[in-house]
Amino acid sequence: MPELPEVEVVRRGLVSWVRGRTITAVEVVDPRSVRRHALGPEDFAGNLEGARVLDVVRRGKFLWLPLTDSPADASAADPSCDADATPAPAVALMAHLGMSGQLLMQDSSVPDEKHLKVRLRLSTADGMPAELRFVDQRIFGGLFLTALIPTADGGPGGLAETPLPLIAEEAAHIARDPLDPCFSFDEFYRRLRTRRTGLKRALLDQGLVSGIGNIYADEALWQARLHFARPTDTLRRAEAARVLDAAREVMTDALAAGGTSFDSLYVNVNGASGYFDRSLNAYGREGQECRRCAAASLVSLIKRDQFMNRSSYSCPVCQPRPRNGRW
DNA sequence: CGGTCCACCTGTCGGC
DNA sequence: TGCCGACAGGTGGACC
Repeated sequence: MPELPEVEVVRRGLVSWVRGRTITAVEVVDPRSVRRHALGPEDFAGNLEGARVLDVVRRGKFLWLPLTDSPADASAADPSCDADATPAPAVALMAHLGMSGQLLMQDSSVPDEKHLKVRLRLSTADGMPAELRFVDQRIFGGLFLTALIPTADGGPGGLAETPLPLIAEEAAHIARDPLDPCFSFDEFYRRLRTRRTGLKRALLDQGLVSGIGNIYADEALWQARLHFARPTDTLRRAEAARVLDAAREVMTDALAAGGTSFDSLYVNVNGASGYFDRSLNAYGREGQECRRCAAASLVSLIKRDQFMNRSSYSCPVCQPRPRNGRW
């Protein structure tokens, strides 16, 4: 379910349950979910046991838990965007949810989920569930240990409560997301103009701007009235700002909607609830009336195209692809 | 080097 | 009923 808002909902939910607790036992139920840990499941488990969780940090759709011995203890870290810190090496438990991953806080008495892949037992804490479970149907996501390294752009940001001057090695290539206070539109636009590709492809490129997936890309394009195949090197500054603002708006709304489902014991990553069904204007609406055109007394139906081997939804009237090749 | 394609997985749904 | 293909919110590495 996870694009930026869903991952951020998970991060926010997780932090109050796991920060400061120690991982006492690790059970890798399906080794495929830790395949990105090159040294194998035993090494993964052995190195986690006894580690204390210091925080939950996000960059784009990547989520990680800095562990004991990380200089992250300096929680009064300056949230500046400058990179001038020289922190010591440290490790983190990295999580990516892929297409279907969930991180759930559960009591030990709760029966194993059908697709339970990894179980982390945590030190006892008053009123808190004993287990952090990684559940994943399609196994595109996973857990692994990674080094925390100094970063060129001032740390994870991404709405983390304590931005660290370190970033997980495996997320170092990920750009900041549009909701990140340190996100630079100027840099985004400069890099966008040098690309020779289609706009949606660029929006989905996590190295250019992070957090946007197939749903929010289509929604942002619809709201900005731009076509998914629009060549990036023809985009005017105002158009780029429009689509970025749209992405920011739709993801902010989704975040607000998702936050309410997260006040219980578990991280409910059921992104299909509430928001999506009601608020989407393009994604998944093939054959239905474009709401904007309908409001203008026009009739047009949302169409679906194959783009990048996945579906793209758009309105042929208000997001036109010009025939003469001029944008 | 940047852009594009495809493998990686399980499950569900609609058509025949 | 069952088989089969299409499709599903992502990513990295192989390939040009």
